[in-house]
Amino acid sequence: MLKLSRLADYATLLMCRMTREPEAALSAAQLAQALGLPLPTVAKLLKRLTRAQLLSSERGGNGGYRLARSAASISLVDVISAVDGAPALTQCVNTPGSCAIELNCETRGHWAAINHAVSSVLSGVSLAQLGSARAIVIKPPQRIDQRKEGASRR
Amino acid sequence: MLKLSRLADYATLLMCRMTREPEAALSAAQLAQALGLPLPTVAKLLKRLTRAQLLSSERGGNGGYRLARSAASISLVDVISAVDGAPALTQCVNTPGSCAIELNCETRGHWAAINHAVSSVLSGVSLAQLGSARAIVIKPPQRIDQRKEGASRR
DNA sequence: CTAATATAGGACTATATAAGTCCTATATTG
DNA sequence: CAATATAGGACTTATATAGTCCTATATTAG
Repeated sequence: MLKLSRLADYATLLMCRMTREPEAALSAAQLAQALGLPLPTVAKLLKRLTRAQLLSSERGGNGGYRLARSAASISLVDVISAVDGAPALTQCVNTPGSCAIELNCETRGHWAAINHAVSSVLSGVSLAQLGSARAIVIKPPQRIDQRKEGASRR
Repeated sequence: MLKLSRLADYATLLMCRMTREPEAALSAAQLAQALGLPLPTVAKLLKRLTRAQLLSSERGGNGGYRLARSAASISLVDVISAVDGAPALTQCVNTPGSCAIELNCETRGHWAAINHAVSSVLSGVSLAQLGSARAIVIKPPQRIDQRKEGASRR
């Protein structure tokens, strides 16, 4: 169905929430409370996001997490990758050798391009946009063209 | 990780293989054999693809499956949707009411646009392209822009 | 210096979803 | 009418994901 993992989904909510208070050090408990999500899960996500350097953390009393850089410079693909690893529509994109028919697969070469196009869409959306009330508008024909053989449908 | 389901992956291989003999009625057994995939799984996929009207089928001796229309007019999103349902990065895109915080979620309105952009990429790739040796070229900046027009959500 | 608080990292368990298999019914061909 | 092939759905199994918990470490306040 091509969906985000639940954790990745939560992570975007978490990051969006933090975008609203970029200066404050928010604890895992505060965030779990604010979003109505289970604390252990939120804590796990915050650790992964910190590890990926999207958040910075401080220990001890008054400690917590905050955005490591501006919300405009953090994209959806950053968040998703931090939580679940980089998008890979097919195994062969990031893990060569994982498919039995890889060697004589006609389609293999194309998947890298397709995967890249999908990632591009997600890297084009920043936390700042996601948290804004303004509509995100897709630059129209979001096309993948085949050289030479025009035959693009539509 | 944002990956295709294994079945969707198999389905693209299956469809690609059929693209090479669009006229022939290929049986489930023949296709399973040709691709080195388990027969029951291939049979299941063929049934779903037929149900979605991407393939036409004939029963009885000399029966089998063939593309219901030209390979150029069948896109990846068609195949994926037939097997797994339409792409829905977040639950709320296709199944409103499934998220507890839906009502006051800031990001909800944006996901429909993002989902649409991703789907567009996949609908821009046809079976004909996927089976061709020619490179699929992504039209460069695959961007999502923020425009100042009124918030469409809410 | 000690107690309290908070994150870091990883191991472990449970669960939901996907994948795979199988059974029965129906249609077509020779 | 026998053989072959798809149609549909129920069922089982496997796997990946999600969730939980434990121990270690760092920081702050008193």
